[in-house]
Amino acid sequence: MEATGSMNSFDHTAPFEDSLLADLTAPQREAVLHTEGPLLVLAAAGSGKTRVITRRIAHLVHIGVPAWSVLALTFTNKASGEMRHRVQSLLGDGRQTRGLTVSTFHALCARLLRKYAEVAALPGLKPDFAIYDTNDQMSLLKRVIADLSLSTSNWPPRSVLSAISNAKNELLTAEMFAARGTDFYSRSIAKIYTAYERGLRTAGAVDFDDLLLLTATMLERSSEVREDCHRRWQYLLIDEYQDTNRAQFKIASLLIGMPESTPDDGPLGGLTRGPNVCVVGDPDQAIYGWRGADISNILDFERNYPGAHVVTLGENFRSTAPILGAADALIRNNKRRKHKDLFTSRDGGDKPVVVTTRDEQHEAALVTDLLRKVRHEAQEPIGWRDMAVFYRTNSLSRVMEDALRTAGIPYTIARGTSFFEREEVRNALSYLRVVANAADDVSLSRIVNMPTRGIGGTSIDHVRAWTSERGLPLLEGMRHAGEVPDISARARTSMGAFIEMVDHWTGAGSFMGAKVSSSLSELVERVIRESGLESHYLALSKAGKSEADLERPENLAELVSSARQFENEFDPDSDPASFPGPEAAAQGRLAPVPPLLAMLRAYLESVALVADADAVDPEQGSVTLMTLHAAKGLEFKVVAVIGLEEGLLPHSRAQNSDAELEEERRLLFVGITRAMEHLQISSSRYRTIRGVPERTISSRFLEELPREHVTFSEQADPYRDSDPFGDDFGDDAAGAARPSSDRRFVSPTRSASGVGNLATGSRVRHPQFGDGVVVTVTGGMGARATVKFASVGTKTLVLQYARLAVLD
DNA sequence: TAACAGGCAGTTTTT
DNA sequence: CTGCCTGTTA
Repeated sequence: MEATGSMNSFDHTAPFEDSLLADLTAPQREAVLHTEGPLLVLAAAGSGKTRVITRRIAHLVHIGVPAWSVLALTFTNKASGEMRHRVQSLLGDGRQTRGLTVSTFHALCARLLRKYAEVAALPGLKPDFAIYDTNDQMSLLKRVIADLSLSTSNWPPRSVLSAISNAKNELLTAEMFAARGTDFYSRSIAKIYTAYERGLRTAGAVDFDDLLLLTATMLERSSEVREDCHRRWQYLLIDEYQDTNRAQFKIASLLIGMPESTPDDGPLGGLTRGPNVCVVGDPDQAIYGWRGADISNILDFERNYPGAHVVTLGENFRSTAPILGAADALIRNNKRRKHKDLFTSRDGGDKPVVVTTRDEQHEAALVTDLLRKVRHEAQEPIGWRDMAVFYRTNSLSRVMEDALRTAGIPYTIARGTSFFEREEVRNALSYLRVVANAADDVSLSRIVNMPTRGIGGTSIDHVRAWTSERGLPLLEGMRHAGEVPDISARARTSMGAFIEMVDHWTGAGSFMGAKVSSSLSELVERVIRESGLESHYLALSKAGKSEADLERPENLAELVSSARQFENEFDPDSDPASFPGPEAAAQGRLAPVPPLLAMLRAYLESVALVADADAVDPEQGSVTLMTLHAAKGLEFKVVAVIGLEEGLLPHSRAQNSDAELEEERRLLFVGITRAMEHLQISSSRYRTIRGVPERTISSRFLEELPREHVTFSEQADPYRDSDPFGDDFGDDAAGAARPSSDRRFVSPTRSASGVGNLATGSRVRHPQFGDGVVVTVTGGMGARATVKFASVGTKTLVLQYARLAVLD
């Protein structure tokens, strides 16, 4: 109503426009109507963000902006799917949305790279690259580390991978990384990084991070590509901007035509108004810093885009006042943020409750009590589907599951093992990847002896030695098994049979001829059957050892039908590589590809870029259990957050810096703001961690919740609370950054070798490592301590064996 | 080559 | 208490 002031830049008052704006608040409207120049929308939790974004796109199209010149980027397929869907339903499914690009960052990058790889001449990158996921990355990395004769215990693939990933997110190529590191550690990482890159390229593959890094590089180097993109996209919109990393920032800058800029240059050149870039996000919900997301991108938006308009959406349409009050009070403890006044018109409502329980069983019981109570007592009955339990780590789900099961409450766990991650599905896909790309050594290694066919590790090692000398793919080596030395006759025969099988599928690489499958689904089916996977998993499921085994044959069948579905919906015209825009450069430069192979590649790409097939939507009547990370973007009438203890939330691995600590706080903030009506937060006095019951310290975040909005309830037995018997409970789960007044001691009866009073913060001396400070202690049998030594860094020691002397 | 036992480490995970 | 990796044995 009052928003007319900001509406005067144009004078559309058609009925359609009215309906686009009618039910919006003034700030929401402002965000929708600000179309030209940079715009930052700070969208608080539950403030109607998606609505604003979709209306804004619809509005752009309505005032005459061609849909094909609008590019909307999201992080998840779910978000892009929803956005596309909602825009379409606003505009009708007609021509209006033709060419509108709504995509994830990664999918966009994949399409740009495929289209322009040859134009931009990126070294070693072929347009038909495969996309490696974390699993593939790990396999490759292990190989690389072994090839460099480094040990995987000194160089754990997981941490090396995260170092490489961080580097890529920061736009550091292997060469740059090598150039800047001088110490032993980073020089070694650089070596591994370089070899890893070489491995990827020779396998004709890129990893997820490469999609971003290579796209940024390509856009930077090739003015041709850049200009193509500029001609195509005039309006850029980025969702969840607080989660962008440096590479994504760079890509956005280059796409939108910030002249020759890098993030460091700050202000852009002589543009009068600045680019039409709209970013939407909430710094208070930035929870992916550990994955390279850089909260500075959103905090510094106004500095990077001078003249940016800022709209704050602070009104919350989700939660009751006390819940919002608790969330607000908590998040105010963060320093690095942009404050937003959070408010709601939903007055009244129950206060959130903070309970302290005896142990995790007790905690779980109180959660089930809450769920049952709320279900029956509410004036409007609340269904199980409107309830959720959140926790910091997946390991906390187990006790909760037990309690729900015994209470007879239906639940579903939203967890990572999605369809395409299952072992049997991954194996089938690896076969298909070998079919699509004979150079894919990682996929080949995975399945060459799966099911076992007498081609063991040593034989493969011999072939690998032979091929790496000649720069050939592994599969080529197997083809020439006769020339490879030291291979047993049996293995040689098996390899011959394997090659014959693959050639059968690919028509010896031609993908044509009578013996080749006529359709994708037929190919998938054949591969599963003829590879022996089908009978292998059938036998396994007959044996009926585990629950998972029973499902595997079904999952393989499911894969076939997913291929069939893809095939039916596949529309070559909407192929990512074709632009409906006004340009046609670079089109038709690629060599013609057999249709089946093209289809297979498109299918494999879609599979690689779609992580969770079983999306996290609250299903038919069951309570949802999930991590706090997974909860982002969802809402439930009833929410319980469990495990509010030092070491758990904030997590013990996230207490090294204020930045990490603030992210932990945001995690709780996200959890709280999911709740619409009822919220219970709990901590437990004792918790069994890895089989050892441990005394806990309640989370510092609980003290930050305001008494006026929150009810505190002590449910732990008072007499057990004081723990006068010196029961054999070990030390706390946490400790690290806790003030020294909160030190907890390992009980003397449990500690070995005379380190009875070892506490976090103690200074100790080790016969070999010298002096150090105790960072964490775990009690019980085989008690361990993490000690930070001045000379050799942090080590975890088993107290029984490490002859530690306490210094003070 | 393949099955098995023992040792060791152990957040979160949009693509 | 788990799951994963390594090294051993049949």
